[in-house]
Amino acid sequence: MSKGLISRNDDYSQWYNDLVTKADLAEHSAVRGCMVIKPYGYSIWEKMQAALDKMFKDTGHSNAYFPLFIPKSFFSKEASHVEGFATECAVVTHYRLKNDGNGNIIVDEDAKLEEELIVRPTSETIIWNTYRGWIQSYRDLPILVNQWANVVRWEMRTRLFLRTTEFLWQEGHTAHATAEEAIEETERMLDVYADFAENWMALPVIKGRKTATERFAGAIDTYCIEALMQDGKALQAGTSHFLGQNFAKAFDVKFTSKEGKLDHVWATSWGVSTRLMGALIMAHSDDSGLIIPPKLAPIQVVIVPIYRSDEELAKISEVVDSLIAKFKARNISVKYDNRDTQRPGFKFAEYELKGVPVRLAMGGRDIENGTVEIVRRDTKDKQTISRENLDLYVENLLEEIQKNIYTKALNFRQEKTTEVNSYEEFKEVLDSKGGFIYAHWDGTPETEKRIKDETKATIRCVPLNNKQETGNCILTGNPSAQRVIFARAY
RNA sequence: CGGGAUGUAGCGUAGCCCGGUAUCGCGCCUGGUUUGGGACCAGGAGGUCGCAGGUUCGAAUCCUGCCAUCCCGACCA
Repeated sequence: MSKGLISRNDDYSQWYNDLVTKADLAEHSAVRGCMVIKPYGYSIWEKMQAALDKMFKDTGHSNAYFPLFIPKSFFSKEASHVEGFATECAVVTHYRLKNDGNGNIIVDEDAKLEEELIVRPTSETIIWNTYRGWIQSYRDLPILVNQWANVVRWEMRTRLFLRTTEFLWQEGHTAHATAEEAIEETERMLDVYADFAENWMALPVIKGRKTATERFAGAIDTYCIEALMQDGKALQAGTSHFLGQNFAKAFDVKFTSKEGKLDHVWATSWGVSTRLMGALIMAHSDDSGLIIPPKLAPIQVVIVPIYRSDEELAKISEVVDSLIAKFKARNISVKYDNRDTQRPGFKFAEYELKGVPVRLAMGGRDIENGTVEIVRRDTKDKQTISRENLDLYVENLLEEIQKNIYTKALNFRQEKTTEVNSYEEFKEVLDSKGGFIYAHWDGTPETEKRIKDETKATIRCVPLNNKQETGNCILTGNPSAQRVIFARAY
């Protein structure tokens, strides 16, 4: 492993790729477009999962699991759904291999499946086919189910965490008796995502609705949270869909209401994926490495001993052991790195690369003086402080770091948010500054497409509770009732 | 799938034009000295030169085909 990272300013894209691999989060696998999530990276994902899972359960949802394979015919039942996913499906056509006699393993053509199976790109179809059997009466509703799973989308170009062929995610699929209730659920889960992004990932997001063109295949309405990365590009961090009765109709899922009326069920689906890892990395990290918000850091505090002899190490370890006990009592995850195979400077650099929020260093001087050197990763501030009440101090510091990372990201987003009133200005800002651009749009897909073709900027969302303000579309000059957010996006 | 590039030790590379079995750095192993910001010295191990053919006395090098990866497009609920 070579030292250091390329600077974000020199090559943001390479900085990101190097960071992911050097910080031991993930690496490319032998399979095109698929990554290996390494233990350190996976432990961050596990922290995300745990927090989200609790939030889902607190809002009344239960986990279940549906098959990886979906019969091809299921896909064609919802017209826009199949259209949206058809071009990126992995298809299982055979179920057996054989030896061709020359020592080569080949597909056994005799073992062709009667009906091909699609490796799920998302599970609406298999789930709604299942729900048909679960729902007869309004008494069976709502169904509030979440699934943690892997999905496969055969994308042409992939990037670690941001877009991989196979990725991990959760997908919630709920069934309701009324449209109002389903919309309420859609919005509730969007709020959960926004809450998670802001309070756990320290990532400020904008809640909004997608335009018709950007909508999920099969949805009536797609809500999203949009975040801004340090290179000025937007990243969709989560989506929540109001599916109306589309899937209920496609899979013939009906229920009898209290009034004895037969009606199709109303649906939602919502998901976040390992893409959040990409968002986390890109939003906060710097040229020295990752900056992980304390709430998601697998290791919150690392302690590095500095010693000249075994006797000195023994003395330091004794003090450290009592510190560790105090940290653990406060639920602070702490690692004591007493490896004698690496020198302190190496360890400092390594934990900076890995984004550990707080680093303590303790040497002979500290033992004598009752002090410790403490460095926070977000600002790199270094000071020597008393060990008196260190656990409390660190607990408060972790909270402060969490807040500071959020504030920094929020300030960045504000700096990178611009209102423009002409197409010229729009293009100028897009190229010079990037970020979120609030502009008037005439509401037509044609205008949206032309802007996208000409500038690569897309409408990220129409913000919820958007300020209503009459104006003229930056491209066509046609009247507009509100500004929407444009950005170049991942 | 179009345009461009690249495949040499775990990683990054030199050599290729002008054929003679491979260079350097990091990492790894051993010993010693070190340890408050990525240590130093000495010794050592590690290579189907992407794969398959061809030309040749001889191929990392030349030729043909294939495969893979990266960048730019197209694609991306």
